[in-house]
Amino acid sequence: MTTIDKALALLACFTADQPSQKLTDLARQSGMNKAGVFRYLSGLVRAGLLEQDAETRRYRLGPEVIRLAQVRDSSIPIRSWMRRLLLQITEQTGETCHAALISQERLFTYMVNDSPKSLQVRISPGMQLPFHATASGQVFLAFAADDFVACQLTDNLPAFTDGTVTDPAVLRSRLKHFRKQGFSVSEGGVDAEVVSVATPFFDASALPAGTIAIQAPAARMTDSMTQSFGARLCDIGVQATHHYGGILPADFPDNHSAGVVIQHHQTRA
Amino acid sequence: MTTIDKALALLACFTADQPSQKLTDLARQSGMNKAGVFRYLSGLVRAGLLEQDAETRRYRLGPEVIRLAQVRDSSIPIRSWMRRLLLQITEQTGETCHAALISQERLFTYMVNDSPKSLQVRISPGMQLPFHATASGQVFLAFAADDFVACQLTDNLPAFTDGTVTDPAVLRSRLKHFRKQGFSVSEGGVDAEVVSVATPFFDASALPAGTIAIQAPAARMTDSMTQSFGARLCDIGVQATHHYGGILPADFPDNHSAGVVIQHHQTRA
DNA sequence: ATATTTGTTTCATTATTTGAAATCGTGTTT
DNA sequence: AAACACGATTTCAAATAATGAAACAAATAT
Repeated sequence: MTTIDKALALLACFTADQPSQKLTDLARQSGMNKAGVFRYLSGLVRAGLLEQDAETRRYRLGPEVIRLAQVRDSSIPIRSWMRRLLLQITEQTGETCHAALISQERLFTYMVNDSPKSLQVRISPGMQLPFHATASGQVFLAFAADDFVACQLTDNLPAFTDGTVTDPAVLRSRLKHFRKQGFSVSEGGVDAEVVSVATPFFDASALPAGTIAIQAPAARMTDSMTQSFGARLCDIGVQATHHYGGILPADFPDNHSAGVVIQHHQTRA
Repeated sequence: MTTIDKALALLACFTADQPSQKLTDLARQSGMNKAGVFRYLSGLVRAGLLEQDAETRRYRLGPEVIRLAQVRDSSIPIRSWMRRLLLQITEQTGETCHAALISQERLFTYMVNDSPKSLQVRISPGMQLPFHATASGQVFLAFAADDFVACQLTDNLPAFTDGTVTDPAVLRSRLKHFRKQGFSVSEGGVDAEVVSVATPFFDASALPAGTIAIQAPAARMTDSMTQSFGARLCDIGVQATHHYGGILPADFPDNHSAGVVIQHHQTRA
């Protein structure tokens, strides 16, 4: 492990749940020497990736991460088309939806579009989504590489509610089903009384790059609605894949948007 | 210079103008050995801060910078209130406006709100703003620390148009004026036929953290309009400073928003 | 006032970085 | 088809920076 790896590993400690951290905690979390962590943090501060609160001495992410995100978005402008797709979903369904992206083997919410309804599901951007307990995470795994799935579906998965499925065998059989239908449905995985429907979008290797999901109160959802939402999401996922410059896996169900697909066959012929 | 500094220095090479880079170019730009740059880049890729295009082998910023930006925004949510302020400006003035932030001694556009008018000034987020040639940069310098100004106002400043002021002495006298009135006005500094008005907002040390600016075609601007825009911007800058958790420098003109200031005196008494 | 925790610095030892040159891989020219 | 050119990787002994226990300083709790 190089010095750079050790220094940058500290960045992964900053999450939506823990946006600012003390030196001592970072040293403990990372299992590294306090003096070394201090030197690494100093370097990250010099680069602007972190900044240190003058009075509390706590570290938090710095302004340079904002600049970098802007630059990334100027070359790979996910933000603009994703916003459009999410608006479209909420318009069609009336429910809260969000997009999540994968980074460093972690799935995190990237953008949220709230339902106009008064009873709505609240999500905030930047949160990490557990693979086993969310519709997004599950549909991601359904299309992910086998070894990645193996790393995620370990024994001793945490349960967030009584309804959280933690048995790897049960989860694997669900993934198979989700892959076949192109979207996942999950009820009460993290929050009870919440139903989620999710579909992935893909990168240039036909591996999932992120997910798009709808979340609604269980009270107003029916089976036929989840199926209809899923079909719509698949359409959106296909569009997102194209915008992203990715390709669909061969077995991704395309029957939802027959018109579009026919057009593609024609242009290819 | 530590290994970490050298590795992270490479991140600064990624700008809105050059969002993706070749190894060789990065080695030349940074003045470092090609082998070392390769090792640094590999580390940055492992951390997800960069990713390498599979076919062109070029490096670009990775998904982790997006996650980090989300996390930063979840603890210091500039995005939401800045959007509201910019919408307010365009509503009041009908012109394009933007916010810029400082990072690593560079000022970059953070958020843009386009004018609804058909003839509008176009700016894109993530661009670096030269200090000497933009209204934002100038008003930033007007309130910045002396040694910072000294570093920026060197001889041989580049001219972008015939109207770009490059004489440090002339610029310094303008900064003095801008500081007194709380906002800057610049015409044709980067693009001819464009008038900009800008004001800073401040951090907890009363140093400028960024700027808010209006940009309009010179054709439809008058002196009284720029003055009125400047006064409005100062109000907005004061609000931004409060949202940011910063404090105003003692000499920041507060006559524009007398009501608000009186209220503050009352609450403090 | 004293103890305790947390952040920062020191310094001899040790492991990592370093960079010139060789190699690999790909695309282009003769 | 062979030679060439170009940029990306890998190698390896020499050089240098990282390491971490312990000391220190500063702030906080008792």
